[in-house]
Amino acid sequence: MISTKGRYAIRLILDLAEQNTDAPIPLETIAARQDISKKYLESIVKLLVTGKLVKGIGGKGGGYLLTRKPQDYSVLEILQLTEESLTSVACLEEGAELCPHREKCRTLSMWKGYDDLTRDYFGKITIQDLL
Amino acid sequence: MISTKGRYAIRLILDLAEQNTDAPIPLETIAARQDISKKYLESIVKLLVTGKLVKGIGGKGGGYLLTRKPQDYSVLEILQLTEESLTSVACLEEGAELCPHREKCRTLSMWKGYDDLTRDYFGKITIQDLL
DNA sequence: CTATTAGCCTACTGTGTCAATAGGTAAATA
DNA sequence: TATTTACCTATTGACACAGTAGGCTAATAG
Repeated sequence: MISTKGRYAIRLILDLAEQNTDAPIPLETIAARQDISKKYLESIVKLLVTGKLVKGIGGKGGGYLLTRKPQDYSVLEILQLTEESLTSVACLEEGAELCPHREKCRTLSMWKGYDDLTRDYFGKITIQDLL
Repeated sequence: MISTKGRYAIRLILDLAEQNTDAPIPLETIAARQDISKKYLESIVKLLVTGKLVKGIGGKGGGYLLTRKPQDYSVLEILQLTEESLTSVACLEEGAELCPHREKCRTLSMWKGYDDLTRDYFGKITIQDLL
């Protein structure tokens, strides 16, 4: 299940893309427009800054800017930054301890196939597609 | 993320299908073979009995039986019984309150498409396919 | 009929994430 | 220099997951 973190992150980037301006947009403005608590949005935009998907500019007249063009953002990478995990089962997570049944597991390839499908689906959708 | 509940349920049905016998199989046997706590498995098999995917037979010599042939179980229906939700976002859940932005939501069709993809993927995989 | 076996039911515990709130600090610009 | 804005830390309540514990009920073998 995609959390509000992931969904709000997409809406935040979509909002920036919609404005289509070179001037930084304050978080307060985005929060009001998207009807999301500014405080909560702060914790989300922080992840996006760390991942270099947006740039934060401090001081008066500051705010946030996209670092790329809308068509260069895939939904997948936004979700990968904000969601705890996009894998379907624990044993396929990065750094997971090797499952003792992995050799004879009859379902592993099914989960792998699903994860591939997921990455493929969200990897092909860009912010531009959603505008 | 698919929980252990869903995964254990699939393994339980797979185990029954593998034995390919008319005699009921005690939960204790399955739990030992699959290396899952019997107590925990009890809570899972209960869901499967309620959903009529397996039949429980009490008393000495009792145990569990499949109610259909392996090719007549889709992985999807097992997961639907055991997972809290298979939808990707809260606003698409059954009985969810209508989202105020639903008219102008730019991402709703993306989530719908993903949910369709998920149902299609797991709906086409049967227990027979995993044997 | 009785003892055994196995299913069935209720309650509880610890852990972790989600979702959100609160208050404060640091830095950049007008 | 004052203001605006980004940025940081901590805390809260709710909820599902994962599993444990103990006892009850019902069916069958002997």
